[in-house]
Amino acid sequence: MTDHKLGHVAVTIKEVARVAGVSTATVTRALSNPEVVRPTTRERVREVAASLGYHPNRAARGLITGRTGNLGLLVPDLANPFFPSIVKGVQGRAHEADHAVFLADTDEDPAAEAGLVRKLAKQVDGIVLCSPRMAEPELRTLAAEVPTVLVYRRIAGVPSVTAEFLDGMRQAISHLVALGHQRIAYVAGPRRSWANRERVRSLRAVARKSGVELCEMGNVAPQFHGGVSIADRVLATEVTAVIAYNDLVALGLLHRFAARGVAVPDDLSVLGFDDIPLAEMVHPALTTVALPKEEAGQAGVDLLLRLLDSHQEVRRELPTHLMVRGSTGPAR
Amino acid sequence: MTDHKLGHVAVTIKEVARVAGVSTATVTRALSNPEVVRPTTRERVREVAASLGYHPNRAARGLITGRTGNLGLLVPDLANPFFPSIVKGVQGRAHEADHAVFLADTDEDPAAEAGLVRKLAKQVDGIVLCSPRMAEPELRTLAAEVPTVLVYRRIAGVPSVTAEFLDGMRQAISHLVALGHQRIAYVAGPRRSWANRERVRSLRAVARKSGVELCEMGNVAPQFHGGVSIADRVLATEVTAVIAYNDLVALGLLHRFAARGVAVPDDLSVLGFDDIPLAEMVHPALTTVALPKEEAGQAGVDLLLRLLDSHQEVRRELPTHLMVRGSTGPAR
DNA sequence: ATGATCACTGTAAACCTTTTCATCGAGCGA
DNA sequence: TCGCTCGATGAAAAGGTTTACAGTGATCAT
Repeated sequence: MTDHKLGHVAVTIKEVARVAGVSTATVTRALSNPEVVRPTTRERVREVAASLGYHPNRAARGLITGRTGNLGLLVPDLANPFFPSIVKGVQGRAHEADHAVFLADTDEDPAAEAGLVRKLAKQVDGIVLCSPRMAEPELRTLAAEVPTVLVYRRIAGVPSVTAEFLDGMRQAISHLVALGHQRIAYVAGPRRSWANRERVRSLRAVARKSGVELCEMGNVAPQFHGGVSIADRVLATEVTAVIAYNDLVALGLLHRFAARGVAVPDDLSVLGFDDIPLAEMVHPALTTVALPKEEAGQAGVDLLLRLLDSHQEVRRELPTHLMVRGSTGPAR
Repeated sequence: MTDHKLGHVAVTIKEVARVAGVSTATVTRALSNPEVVRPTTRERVREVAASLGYHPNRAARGLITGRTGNLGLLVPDLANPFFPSIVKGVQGRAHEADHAVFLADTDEDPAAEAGLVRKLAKQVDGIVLCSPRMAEPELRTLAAEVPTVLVYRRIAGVPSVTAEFLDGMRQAISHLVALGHQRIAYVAGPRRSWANRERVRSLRAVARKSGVELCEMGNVAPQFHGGVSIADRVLATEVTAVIAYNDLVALGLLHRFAARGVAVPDDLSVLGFDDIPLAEMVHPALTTVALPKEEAGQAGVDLLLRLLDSHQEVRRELPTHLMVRGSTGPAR
């Protein structure tokens, strides 16, 4: 931007215009609206610009276009290993589209989210929002103020990226049924979480169809300690398999089961959701329903850019895949 | 920024000036240079600004001041659980200072880093750089072009935040020696990594002093699979304890040891570095040297802001702590 | 030959803020 | 009372880009 230590100043459009022997208007056109300028002129300008190392000043451009070239990305908790992959996806696609990404982390505090979004809003063209918990009306208000794409949340009238939970659940249950499991526990995540509601809904539907007996267990924090805290209650039931709200919870279960001397999968099968990197690092490795993460981030950016320049409101639903690993086995 | 769906336009400084009955110059002064305007005027202006919901347009401000109010943050791999905490620290402190954070992830590709930094540089006032691998001269060049603070890397003449590796290593070795270990393996990380070189250096110094026999083992990728891949070679040596380059590598070791039926810590003690969240999620939980992460991020921002407005080049070295968990025990 | 159309390019205004410089009146010492 | 200084404020320029509008010369149909 400014000269830091050396005395070299940024080259402006005027300089390019002077060297190329044209007006600044032609320079800007040659660079961002190439088809309206004569090929020979266009090339000359572009060469001069390149040789001088010219890059338009984003502040000046933003001042007049009203666009910043920046996107916002809000995630509830970067420490939750589910999110870094989403961030990477957003990053990558945004850079391809020559946009930079502002990242904000709400520390799992839905109350802080709206404020943060509004703060971010002033500096970005649009926002990719991962907000499993924020109340629906508030979300809707927000989406009306700032161009927004939801990731892993669906609301009527707001573009969104989600995954095929129902199909994922179907794969999970089929897998367990094939292994002979008939009584299955589900450890629920946060009550207000959209993802949890979705999972419960698909789980019930699938369970009913396949005739397995479902044992739903109280809501826990979507984290490792959530799983740890409910593990003993799971053991007190008569199930042969347990599906956790997500992988972190599943890992918490695994941890506590190991401490209690319960063999997985011999005594009990454990199945997670998300497929975070840790899932295959533990022993036994965790069988889990993989949700697209990087792809979801990319899709979020795609949808946002589309929303920005053609006001299209689209939704996308990405496929899920069951990853069979060591934590599930034949029913006892 | 612009009106999204409703037709409300952003309120400008002119509007505030008109309503408050002063010139725009006075408005800007009242808000960002309060001591030069008469108290009564100042308050009137501030009230009007607040009631109108005025916020200075950052692009316009940036155009004239040359500052963007943004910071850049570059990390090698967000999927490595060491970094999200750093990001959180940077985030938090930056927001307190009313700066937004551009995040970029280099996907562990040191070659891409310089380019990314330069790209980022145009949109930020300064950069917090986590670059364990980039060559020193290149890093120095970069730091001369853009105000930069290094995190977990130290180079003469560039502000940096690091941790007391030597002391951490001392704690680790004392712990192992107290448990009766005399032959200890070290699984090295990437050869070009500054952190690895630092660890080797301190390890050798401490080992010599305490008379333990050191068995250094080849360089592995600083990831889970790195640990997995070298585990068998560790078993082939006659050590009773192994220190891994970082927690991920340690977890890889643990994983493979479990598969081979080697009991940890009974047959072999394992010690990591970093203290990532996973360290206490596995069974047995990992004993590790905890490095400050969130604090490092905060310190990085502090140093950067100081560098920006008073050209002070400072370095800071944060304390480390040994976290004793289940993976270390008495020597066999 | 004339007017219309077209492709291309230039001029100047506009975006919003900060900052320099000038102005004005009040207070003060002489 | 005069001349100065000082505090408070306003007018206007500056920052770099984009874009609406105007202008140019060439081509084409009449």
